[in-house]
Amino acid sequence: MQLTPHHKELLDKAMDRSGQRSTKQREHIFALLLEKRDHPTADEIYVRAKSEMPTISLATVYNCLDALTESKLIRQVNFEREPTRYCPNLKPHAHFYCQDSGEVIDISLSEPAIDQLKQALPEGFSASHIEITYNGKRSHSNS
Amino acid sequence: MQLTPHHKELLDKAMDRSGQRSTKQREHIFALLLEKRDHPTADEIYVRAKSEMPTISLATVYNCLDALTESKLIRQVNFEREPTRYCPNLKPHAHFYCQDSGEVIDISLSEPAIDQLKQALPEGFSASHIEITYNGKRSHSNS
DNA sequence: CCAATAATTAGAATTATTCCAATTATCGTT
DNA sequence: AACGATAATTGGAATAATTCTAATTATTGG
Repeated sequence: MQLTPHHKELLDKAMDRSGQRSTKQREHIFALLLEKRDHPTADEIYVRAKSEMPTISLATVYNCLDALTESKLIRQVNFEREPTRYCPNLKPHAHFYCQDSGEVIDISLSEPAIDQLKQALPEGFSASHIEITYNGKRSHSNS
Repeated sequence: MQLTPHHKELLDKAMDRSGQRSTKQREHIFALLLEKRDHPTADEIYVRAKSEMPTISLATVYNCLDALTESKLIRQVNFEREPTRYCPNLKPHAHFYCQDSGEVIDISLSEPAIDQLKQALPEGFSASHIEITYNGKRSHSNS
């Protein structure tokens, strides 16, 4: 697994901008997240990372995830009393947590919807980030 | 600290409805949450609870919070990699997390705003609950 | 290539939450 | 009011997620 030149440049620039270094561990973790976008936890990422990079440590996984988060290349996703998950989707979107399957699905959001939420804030509040999570079920309309 | 008759009845009915028992520990925790609505963590609630009920255990605090959550008298509030907080505000609302002070503020939401979010869900998804959290700062316009 | 500094590593430590088994309280029925 | 069934409480141990630490290694700019 390998970052495309485009993503490699994205990473390098983002790291540079946020005063951090681009390392092969960070590249690897970023590539993993882009490859399988299933909102894995740090531990799941650790397991995946080890298959190609057996000496990587869990502390490094956390460090890489923090670095990527800080440089805004990925987002953290939180559900009630569950380990944090990570998401490389940079478009404005919400998350749907399926109570049956446990899967997490990206829900793209329109600008108007986000604007309306921003306007719900009273005077004097300014939000740098809005996190939206749905909890519910999917109706699988299978026969 | 004491539940009003109204809230006592609310608690009893909610416990009954959800097949759980109304105990003095649950009353106490519920009263604490209603009294100081600052979104405390389980541990903070434990500390507060002990001053009036010194023998209460942390496990009971968790159990009470779970019971209250299940009966829909309170809500859990989660922020990135932070302990879960608890909120007795039953009106539809979001939470604003102030990055400077760490305080959590309820933001009331209009029906149209919530409807618009529900409509953002694709076919086949139905949400029982939508969680909205703002991260940002408050501008204190003091002279 | 060197020096400065940041990142990685492995493991220990901490924090939040859950589990467990024994005791106690609650509730519906007498 | 007492009884029995069952749920809740308790304290402590166990687990899970994340953070910290100190030594080693890698990256960057000069």
